[in-house]
Amino acid sequence: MPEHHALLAELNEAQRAAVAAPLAATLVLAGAGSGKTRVLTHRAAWLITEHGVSPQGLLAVTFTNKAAAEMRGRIETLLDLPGSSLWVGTFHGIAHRLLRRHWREAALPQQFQILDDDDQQRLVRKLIREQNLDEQRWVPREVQGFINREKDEGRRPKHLQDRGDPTRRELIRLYDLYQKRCDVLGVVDFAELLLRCLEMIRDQPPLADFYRRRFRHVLVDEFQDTNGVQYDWVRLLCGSEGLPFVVGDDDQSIYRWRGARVENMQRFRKDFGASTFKLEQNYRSTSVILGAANHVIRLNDDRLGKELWTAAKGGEPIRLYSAFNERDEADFVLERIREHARSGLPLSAAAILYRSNAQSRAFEEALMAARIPYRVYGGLRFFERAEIKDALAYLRLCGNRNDDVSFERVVNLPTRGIGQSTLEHIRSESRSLGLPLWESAMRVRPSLPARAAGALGGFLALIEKMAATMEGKDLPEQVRIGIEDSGLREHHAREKDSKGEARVENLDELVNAADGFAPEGEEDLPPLASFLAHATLESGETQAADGRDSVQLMTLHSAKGLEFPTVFMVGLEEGLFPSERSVFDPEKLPEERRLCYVGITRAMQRLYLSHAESRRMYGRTDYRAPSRFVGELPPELIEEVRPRLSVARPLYDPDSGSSRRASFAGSRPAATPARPVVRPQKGEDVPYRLGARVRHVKFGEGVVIRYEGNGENQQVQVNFERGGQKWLMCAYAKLEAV
DNA sequence: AGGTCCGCTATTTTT
DNA sequence: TAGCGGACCT
Repeated sequence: MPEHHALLAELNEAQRAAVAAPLAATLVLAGAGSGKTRVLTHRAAWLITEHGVSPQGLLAVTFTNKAAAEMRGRIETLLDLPGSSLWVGTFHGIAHRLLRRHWREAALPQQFQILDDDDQQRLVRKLIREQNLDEQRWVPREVQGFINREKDEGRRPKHLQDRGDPTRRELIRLYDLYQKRCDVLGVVDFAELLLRCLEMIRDQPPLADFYRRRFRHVLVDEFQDTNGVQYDWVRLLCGSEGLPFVVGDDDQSIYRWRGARVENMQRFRKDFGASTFKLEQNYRSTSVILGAANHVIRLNDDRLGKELWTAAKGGEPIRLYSAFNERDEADFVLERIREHARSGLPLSAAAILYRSNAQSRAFEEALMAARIPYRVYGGLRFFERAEIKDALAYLRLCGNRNDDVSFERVVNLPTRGIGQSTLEHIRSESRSLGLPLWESAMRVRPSLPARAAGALGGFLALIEKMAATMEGKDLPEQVRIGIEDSGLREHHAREKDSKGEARVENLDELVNAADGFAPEGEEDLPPLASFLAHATLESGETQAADGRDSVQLMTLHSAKGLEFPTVFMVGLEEGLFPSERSVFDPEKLPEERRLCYVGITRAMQRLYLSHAESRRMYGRTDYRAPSRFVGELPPELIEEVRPRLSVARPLYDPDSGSSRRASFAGSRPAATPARPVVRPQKGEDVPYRLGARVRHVKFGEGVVIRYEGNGENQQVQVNFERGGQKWLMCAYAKLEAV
């Protein structure tokens, strides 16, 4: 009993109710900063201590490796069970583990390997080319998207109908070809891990029976992010006896575009007759920040309904800065960061959050110039770097000669005289006989011109020899062999530019990574195969933390789940955030708003918002109106920060047709969705103000909503009453002010 | 085989 | 603006 008291004692009432909920399907609606991980981990501990559930009877699933590691650590601490054999992992990690364990039942080769996003795209592209399809029409990325979307919803080609649509018919055919090819090659993509695992268990009652009996308690984090297959997988594992406990927040659903289905929360309630608990007390932010967050998110319909509150009162107002351009915006942020540093806060207490990665640049430049350390999240991760993937391709080929993706990747890297025509021979052989490239290469080699035959033979022999040399060696040594004997290391060492140096360092780092790698899981997989799977499934950090205290830069998406004492939400402009592609789509806009909610709720003490009136991006200057989200905030919580010197600046005044002097003071009421005033820079002329009514000879009357560029290239976008939105060249379209 | 030039494109991202 | 892929040249 004392354990229970201890477990429940540190919780608030709502948390306690959820943790100690009866043994039945349970949904916890957990607001941002309300202690959801805490509830999940305590529930796990509660089940074990109070209900005598064996740690092996528990399955805890998350989306990211980081979340999984954290959850495992916290459960182990609660139970004082370090290094326990708890099944805590990501959906993909657990599916992978099950497939390794039951590779025969899954009809996979024992040495099956995992394709990451990039590998998958290459394979799709290869297939499209083989089919002599036009890559402009059949964009590999889009075909890949189609395949993954269908897989994410559990659909195989045989389930799909073309409905008389020839495009769709072709996509279905490509999906079919793609999957057959994967099966021949013994490779599995991310979506396949999940779907294959689902089908395996579903179609083999003894397996389903076994795992249902074993995992009576399935705990799922971030349930709003589950896709169709993940939902079905949870349902399958639970059967009618299982007791799922899932936690999520519909207001933080920001991944619909990649297959997440918020509806799964509702569905879960219905399918399982789950009881619902709400966690609404927030321990993170000031009441000012929560007030703003609540106010914004209330504008969305179809919420499950939840309102955050905090015991803390007051807080600093939210500060809004209207920047002149993106550099001014960066300077503003920089100054605030300096202030905070001066007041003794660590740099890592501040985060700059933006909608799209391209926005990081201005901040990086400003921080760099000011010599303030910063860290940018996102971008290529360690195991995704080209040189690392090349090295891994050699290693994969040593383990599985059928891996065509790897074969193509390194067959002529470093260059060894295997040209396009040789490769075409191999490919056409492979195509006509349906064989992997490796085997096709062996078959066509004798019929090739002597030189090509020699080069190809050299490659085939190299791989065989590398594989033989690796035999019996330990993992780091095997990796070292892969890097050295392949010639990759030397290849990069000989590169002229400094990039080669960095690549060599990365390759050496790969050996270190192998050295520090501890294979987990009881599956008797060779360490190399295990390492390769690890590399794909857990592709590592974007940037190794260099230990310096630094400002954090990341997208709003990657900030989910994190918190910072000071948050800068920047680039709050229509067309940027909400993004252009969402603005006119009533389906997408609520998700942008949720993203805004996620951003606001990252802030603990201070929240700064900013927008720029002109922004250079993609080599052009855009003038955008302040984001509607700014206008959706409660005005009384906002304090407008004026430019440092509220020096008079020329303001464009369309009525007088010339510039006049005006001060910022009082020029704009706080938090009005902003009738933007655009101030022309030197050498720019702005013919129509945003929001101005104009008439066009052909399209009639409309409103100027945006413009781009300047000089002769200047264009305006006008929303016409009849005819919708049009981009017009200012120089030609004779627009008349109304 | 390696370099160079041209044209295209450009949210959000984990596994 | 920048990064990529493809075509073309040496």
